[in-house]
Amino acid sequence: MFDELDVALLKTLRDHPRAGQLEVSRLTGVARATVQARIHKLESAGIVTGYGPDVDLRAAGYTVQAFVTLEIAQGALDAVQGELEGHPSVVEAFATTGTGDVLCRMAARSQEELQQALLDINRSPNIARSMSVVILSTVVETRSLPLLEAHARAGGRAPAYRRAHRAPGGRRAADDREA
Amino acid sequence: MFDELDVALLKTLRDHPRAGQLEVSRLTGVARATVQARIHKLESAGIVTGYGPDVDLRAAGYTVQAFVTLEIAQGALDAVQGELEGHPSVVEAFATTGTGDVLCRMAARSQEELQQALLDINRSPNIARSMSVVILSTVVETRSLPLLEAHARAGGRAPAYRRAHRAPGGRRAADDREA
DNA sequence: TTGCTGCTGGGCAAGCTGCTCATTTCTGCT
DNA sequence: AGCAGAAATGAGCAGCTTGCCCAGCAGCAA
Repeated sequence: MFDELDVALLKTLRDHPRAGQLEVSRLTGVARATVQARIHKLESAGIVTGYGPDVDLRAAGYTVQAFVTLEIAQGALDAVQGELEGHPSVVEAFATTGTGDVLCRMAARSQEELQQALLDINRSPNIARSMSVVILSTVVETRSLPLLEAHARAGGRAPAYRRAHRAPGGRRAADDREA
Repeated sequence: MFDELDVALLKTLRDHPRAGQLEVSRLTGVARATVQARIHKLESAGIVTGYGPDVDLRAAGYTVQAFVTLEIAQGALDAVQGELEGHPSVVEAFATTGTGDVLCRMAARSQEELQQALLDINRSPNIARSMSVVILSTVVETRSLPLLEAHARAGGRAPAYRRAHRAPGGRRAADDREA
C-alpha cells in the first residue's frame, strides 16, 4: 500500500510542520509535482485525514490523565456513547472485548477534577461498574509512522539518476536526522 | 489559560487543515495579525506541538487494534521502554497505576499479526504477564478541543464593534458548522 | 484619567501554491 | 524482448499568502 517515498513524505511533514510542498520537495529531494501527487493520493485514500493542530494536553494544564474501563448495561452502548461524548473530560473511548465493555481515556487538571468527572460518569444508570488506572508517565509517545515504515514497499520508482546524485551512504534516511 | 478565541482558532485549524492564517482570519472574523499572534503564542507555550499529518491507521490497513496491559519485572521499566519503542506495532504506551504497570496500544493488519506481535513482546524476560483487549469500535473519536473549550476564559478582548457585526444568536460557533 | 496590553487594518517584498505540460524513466505484461 | 501505461521530473505562470512592521484605537486596571 505504501512505499518508502510515502513514509518519507509523512515523516518530513511531521518533522517540519510548517513546511509547504516546496520545502518538502527540497528536504526529500523529490520533485514538487511528485510531492503534490503523492500527498494528494494519501489524502484522497483517507489515510491522511488532516493536519489538525496537535494539542499537548499536559502543556495545556491537563496533567492528570487516566484510562477508565467501563462495564455497561446490556445494549446501552448508544446511550453511553452519547453520555461520554457529552463529557468534555473524555478524550477518547473505544468498545472492547474483555470483561470491560468500554475503555476510555480521560484528562483533567487535577486529581479532584478527575475524581469529579469519574463520579459524573458513574452516576449514569447505564454504567454498571468502572475501573480506572491513572497514567503516571509516557513510555512510548504516540506514533504511527514506524508502523507504516515497517511494512513500506521497498521498491522506489525513483529514476536511476536520482540515486546517483546522492551520496552513497546518504539516501532518504537523511530527512529524519536534520529534524 | 485560554479564552474563546484560542479555542475558536484551534477549531478552525482543525476543520480547515489547509487553511493558512489568512483563511483562518476570514473564517473567524479576526484580524490576520491577531491570528498570527495568538497562534504563535500557543506554539511557544508548547500547547500546540505541531501539525503532523493525522494518519488514519484503519484506512491504512491496520484494522486490528488492541490495548495491552503489561505487568513488568521490578525496575525494568527502562528496559521495557526500549523494547516497546523498538516494536513498530506499539503505537503508544504509558506507565500506569493499578495492577498492570504499563498500558500500551498496538495496531496490526490482522489478528494473526497482532498475535505475533503480542508473542514477540511476551518473549521478553522483563514482561511477567500481559493482558490484552481488542478494540471493537470507536465510541468517541480522539478529541481534545471540547476539554479546552469547557474551561475557556469566556471574556474576549474583542472590540465592541466586532460583536455588533455578528448575528446575535450566531457567535463564533459558526466556524464549526461550515466544516 | 492615564498607562498598558491587545486587536485592527493596511502595506511590502519574497516566496509558495495550484495547475499544466512535454519528457524521461520504470514496471508489468504480452 | 519489446511495448504500453504509470510515475517522476523540471519548468513556467498568475494569483495569493506569509512574515514582518507600524500607527491607531479599544478594553482593563490602577
